[in-house]
Amino acid sequence: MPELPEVEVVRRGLARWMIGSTIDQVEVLHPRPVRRHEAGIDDFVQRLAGVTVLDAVRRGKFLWLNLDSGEALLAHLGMSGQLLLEEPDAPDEKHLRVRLGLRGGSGRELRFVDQRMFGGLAVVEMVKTPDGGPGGLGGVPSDGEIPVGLPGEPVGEGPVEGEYAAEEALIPVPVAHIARDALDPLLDVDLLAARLRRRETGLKRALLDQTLISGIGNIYADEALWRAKLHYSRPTEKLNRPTLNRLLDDVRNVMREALAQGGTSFDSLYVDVNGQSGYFERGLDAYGREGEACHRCGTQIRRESFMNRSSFFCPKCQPTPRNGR
DNA sequence: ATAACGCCCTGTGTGC
DNA sequence: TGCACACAGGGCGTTA
Repeated sequence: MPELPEVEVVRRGLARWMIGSTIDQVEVLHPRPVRRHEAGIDDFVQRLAGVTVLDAVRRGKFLWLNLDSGEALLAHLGMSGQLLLEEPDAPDEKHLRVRLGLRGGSGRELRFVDQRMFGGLAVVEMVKTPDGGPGGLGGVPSDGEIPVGLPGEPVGEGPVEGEYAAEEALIPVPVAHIARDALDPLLDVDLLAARLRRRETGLKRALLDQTLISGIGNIYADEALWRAKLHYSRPTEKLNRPTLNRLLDDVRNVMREALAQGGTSFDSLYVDVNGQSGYFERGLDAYGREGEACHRCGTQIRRESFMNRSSFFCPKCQPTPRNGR
C-alpha cells in the first residue's frame, strides 16, 4: 500500500525517465481508474494527446506530471496502483488499466496497473494556493518561505524574500485541500499544532487526515506511534508541543528509512516505476505484528479494529488512555 | 461548522 | 470441492 515514501520513489522514477517525453498515444482499458476525470474518457484521451511532460511533482500520496498544456496528469495509486515504464513490446499486465505511448524519451510506455482500482488518473487544471505550491521533495523550488495556511485560515507573517514566482505556486485542483506532507520542509508545525489543539479526535485519526498533514497511511501511522510510545486514541487537544515534535520526528524518520530502502512492500502489490519491487528490509515494529513480541519490551503486540481497519500497538509501551478516541 | 461512518473494488486466505 | 465471508484501506460522499 503505497504511502509517501513509495509514491516518492515512483515520482523520482517518472522525473528521471519522463521529463521531455511527449504523449502520442493513450489507451484506456478500464473506465474506473479514469472516473475522476469528470469530462469522460474521450476528453481524458484528447487532453493528453500531444502534450509534453515538464516535471513530476508530489504532495503526500498525490503525484502529478506537469504538462506543457498548463494542465497536469494527476495520479493516485490508491492501494494497489503502479506506474510502470515498460518496453512497448512487453506483455500486458493482468491489471493494466491505462497505457500512454511516449516519444522523445526513454522509448518506453507508461502503464497504470491497478488491481483494486482505488487509484486513478485524471487530467486536471492547476490552481494557485495560499501555501506556496507543492514544495517538498522534488517539488518546485522550495528554498523560499511563503505564508503557509489553508484557505480561510490565519496566515503568519507576509512573504519573505526568496519566494518563488507565484506562477509556479500552482497545484492541481483536487490536491488543493491537502496539507503539506510530513517530509515537506515548508510544513507549518505551528499551524498543525494549533489545529490539533482545536480538534476533538484521536491521534491516529488526525495523522491519517490528509488535510492536517499528508502522506501518512495506516502502516506509517502505527510505526510512528510505536516509536513515539503513544496510543492511537490519545486525544489530540492534550498533545503538548514537545510530544508533537517527537512524534513528527518519528514520522519523518520512519519515512526516511523507508525511502532509503526504496519504498516498502508488504504484499508485492507495490512495484516501483521500473518494475522493481521495493522492500523495507529492516522490517516493521508494530504493523502486522499481532501476537509477536514488542521489539522494545517483549510484550505481545495487540491488534484492534479501528476506522474499518487495524491498529497495531504495544499495550505496555503505548498504554490506552482513559478517555481515548 | 466538525467528526465519524460507509462505500467503493478485487484477490487472497480461512473456516465450514 | 465449493461457498461465504473477512480482510486489505485511501479518499470522498453522506450522515449525525
